[in-house]
Amino acid sequence: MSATRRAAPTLEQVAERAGVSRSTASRAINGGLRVSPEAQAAVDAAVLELGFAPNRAARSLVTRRTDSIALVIPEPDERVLSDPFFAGTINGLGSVLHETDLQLVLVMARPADVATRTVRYLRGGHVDGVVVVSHHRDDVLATELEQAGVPTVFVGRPFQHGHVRYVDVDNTAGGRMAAEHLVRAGRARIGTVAGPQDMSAGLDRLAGWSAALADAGMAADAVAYGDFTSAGGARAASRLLAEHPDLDALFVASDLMAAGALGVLADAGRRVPDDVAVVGYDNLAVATSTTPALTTVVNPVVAMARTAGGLLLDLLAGEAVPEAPVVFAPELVVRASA
Amino acid sequence: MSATRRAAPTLEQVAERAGVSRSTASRAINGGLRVSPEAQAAVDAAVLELGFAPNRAARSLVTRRTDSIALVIPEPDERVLSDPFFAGTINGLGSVLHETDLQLVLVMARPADVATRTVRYLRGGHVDGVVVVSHHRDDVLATELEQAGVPTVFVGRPFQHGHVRYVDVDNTAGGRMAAEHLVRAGRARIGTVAGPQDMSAGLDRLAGWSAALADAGMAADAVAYGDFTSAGGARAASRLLAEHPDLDALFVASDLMAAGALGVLADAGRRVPDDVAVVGYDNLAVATSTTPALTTVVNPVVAMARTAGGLLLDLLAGEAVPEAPVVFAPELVVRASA
DNA sequence: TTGTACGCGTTATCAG
DNA sequence: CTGATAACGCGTACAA
Repeated sequence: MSATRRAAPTLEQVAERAGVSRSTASRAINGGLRVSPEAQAAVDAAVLELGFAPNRAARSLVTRRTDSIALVIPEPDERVLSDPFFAGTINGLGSVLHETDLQLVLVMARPADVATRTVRYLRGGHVDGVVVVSHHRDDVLATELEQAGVPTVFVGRPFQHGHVRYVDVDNTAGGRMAAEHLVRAGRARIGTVAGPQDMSAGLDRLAGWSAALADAGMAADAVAYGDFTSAGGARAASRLLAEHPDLDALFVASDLMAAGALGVLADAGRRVPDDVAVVGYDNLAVATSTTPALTTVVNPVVAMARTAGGLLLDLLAGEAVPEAPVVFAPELVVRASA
Repeated sequence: MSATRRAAPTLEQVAERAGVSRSTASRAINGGLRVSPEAQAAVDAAVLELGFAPNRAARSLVTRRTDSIALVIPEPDERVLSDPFFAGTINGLGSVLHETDLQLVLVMARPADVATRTVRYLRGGHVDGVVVVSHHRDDVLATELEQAGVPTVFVGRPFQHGHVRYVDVDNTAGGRMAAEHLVRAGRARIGTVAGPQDMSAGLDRLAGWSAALADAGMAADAVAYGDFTSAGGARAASRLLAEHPDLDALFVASDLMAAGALGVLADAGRRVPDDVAVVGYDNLAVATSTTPALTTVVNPVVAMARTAGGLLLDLLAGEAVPEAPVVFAPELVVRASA
């Protein structure tokens, strides 16, 4: 049967046991300022004996703080499952939170639920602040959270304008770097597997690629779209190869999609990089375990998440945080694939 | 500056706006039973206009439920970052929770913090239930949580005895399967990179390997220990090869460690599987992206997490949940490496 | 330094 | 079906 939850000890019981009043017990427990050594000792002992832990709900009610922050990932389960990008995000945020007493609440929301359930949750005062990652064009989070006055920091530039704080990497520059690397390598016909166009990362990487090709006087018409998953990348790559058999280079907007594309190329008998050079994006662990290892653009996921967490902490502490976005510079890592 | 959080609307305000009492408003919002259609409509309208969301802290205080459950991962950040095992766990649990109104609170704790900070948090009534994964021998969670009466389900057999509910896979059988596969393949000298011996998975896989070799009349003395990370696997593998140059097969207790081992073998000029056959463990995505792809034992991470979540929900619902552990059967997937 | 008294926002009880 | 009213556990002015 359901565990018989022995009622948790209350502050009242601690006070009684220590022979002091509730308020004294409370003061002794929080900070211990303005309380006599004897009282302090008595309370400490009582806390230990009873295994007392303050009830966070009751405390929240009066302090109006929850001591927890939410990481919102508006993606279906499958993606959160398979994409190491999110592991990096969770970790970066976690490393910042470790220094504090804040707890991390993970909110994975189906895109369809974001507008209703997730917003309701976040506006309910359940968390002191929010970090949003993997934001889509139609998500209402930016406007809703700003309107509700919930301190929020985005990882990745959101579409909505207004007073939105965010941390990002220059994806346009990243796309450009990838394309320029392929141009420099003497590739003649460069295609791309782009990311979702309802996400700024997808849009920007494509734009960068496109601009670089234009600068080089090359056609930027070989484009297929994936969804940042390995399977999606494979599908997009085969469409692309079917439509443009003359391709000798591919910029794929994420390592995971690139891994899928490599499989398709191998099945098609195209050697990488001899026949087709491939550049990925992200530089997550997967980039080194593919065959051949991926030349890729570094996406500083952990650093971005850590920075976002830091900004949020500043915000919560009431410090002045400039509204200007923090934008990291991308970097190219050359491995065997291009 | 810090966002000016406009005070969240309260039930009181909703009631006033709807022209009813707090109680009626409350009933209309929860379930809507025994409330007239007019009142219901008025309240609904007021809720919408004011953007009301019930204050969870206040609600928790009286209902004694928090509508959230914790996933505890007692590992340093680096591991949570790099090990897809946890992504699978989070996802499996998330998929179960999606059906409910429960939120997932992710508690990543340094092993050193578990006994103090984490226990304090979990005992504070902040969550209705707990799922613990990656439990170590010295962790006090099992006893502490049972003592506090917090409904808990472990993924992976904990060391503490008592009324501990857990979901696991038969790691001993898995280790045995891996070894037997190598024996059947005619390998003469089989070593192992074992996992941490303060975790039941590490212990059991080693025991299974050991037993199979004993059955085959072979020596089970070529053992090195890793920490379930890729780097740790590489280190252990090179130690092993140095001490036992005659090895022609390796059972590595996790795919991540196996990936590290493959690198070492390649650097040493040993061909896989021709010179040395390698069997991994987990069958996570990494197993298919190594060169060669890994023969491995399936660790049904997502299914285990999902099952654990289901058990916890039953527990929370007050249903009778047998104390017998749920144990999955392992399965061997043969790929190129052995 | 200590204790008394009040309020945080919600749900549950019970009389109408 | 509705509306007072009493908790829930804690923090904190305020008074002593």
